[in-house]
Amino acid sequence: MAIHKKEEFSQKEQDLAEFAKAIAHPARIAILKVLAQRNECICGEIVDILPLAQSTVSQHLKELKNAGLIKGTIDGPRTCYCINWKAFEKFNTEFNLLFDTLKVKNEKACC
Amino acid sequence: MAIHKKEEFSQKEQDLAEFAKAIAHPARIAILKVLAQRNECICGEIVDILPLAQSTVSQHLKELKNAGLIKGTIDGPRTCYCINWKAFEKFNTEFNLLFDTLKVKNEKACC
DNA sequence: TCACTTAATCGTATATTTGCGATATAAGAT
DNA sequence: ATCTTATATCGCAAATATACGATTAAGTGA
Repeated sequence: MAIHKKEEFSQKEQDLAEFAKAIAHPARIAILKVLAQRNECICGEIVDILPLAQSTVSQHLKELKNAGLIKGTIDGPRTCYCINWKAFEKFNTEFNLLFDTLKVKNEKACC
Repeated sequence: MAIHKKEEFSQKEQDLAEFAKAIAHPARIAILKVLAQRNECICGEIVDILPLAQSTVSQHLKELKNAGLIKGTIDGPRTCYCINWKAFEKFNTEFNLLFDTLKVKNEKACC
């Protein structure tokens, strides 16, 4: 691969791609669903629900946190996670914007 | 890694993750934008626009095609690509559904 | 037929992701 | 102080993704 070419694209394209990557794994989508459903913060419960080892779940949580989609605060011996609604809303909007942009020239398929 | 764990999640989660992966690279987002903008089918023009080698672009096109997001038809010595609006619309809907699902318990952040 | 053009595929190198067990860390309980 | 519980991190292995040059395949035109 030698060189990373990703930097040569626009910042918006990079950001959207980053976000897409964050949710590009069923485990991470499942985690988001659990967090949204329970509303309250959760921690090791996710490990019980998902078919993955504790260390693997921890890693997925870290990636979601790095993407800014979730927040984690330490609560005694455990960590309490929840969705970062502000960032989430932003990405939701950005995504719809991309979809809308793509749909400007509406459906005049050529082939 | 030994075993793939992705199969253990729901089909919907897998499908959404697949779609997210398809657009999880700035080059592929850029390709979709070009295809939408020109409306008409394009082929090697994408290679001229993107900062990538022909073989790399071809590979990205293949991935988008595998994800069902674009269609490619052979037109003489060249290949004509365009967005598969039907599949695209479906994924757009699915995505908004995911967002809505997550937002059911509205923004009652706990931490 | 023989070049030329266009695009797909192959082979290869490297980077990243995914997954797990083992180990560390840190707070609470005894 | 020590044990227990909950998480994070480390180290490793395997799988995927990214990127490119070289080659192949297939259509066009001379």
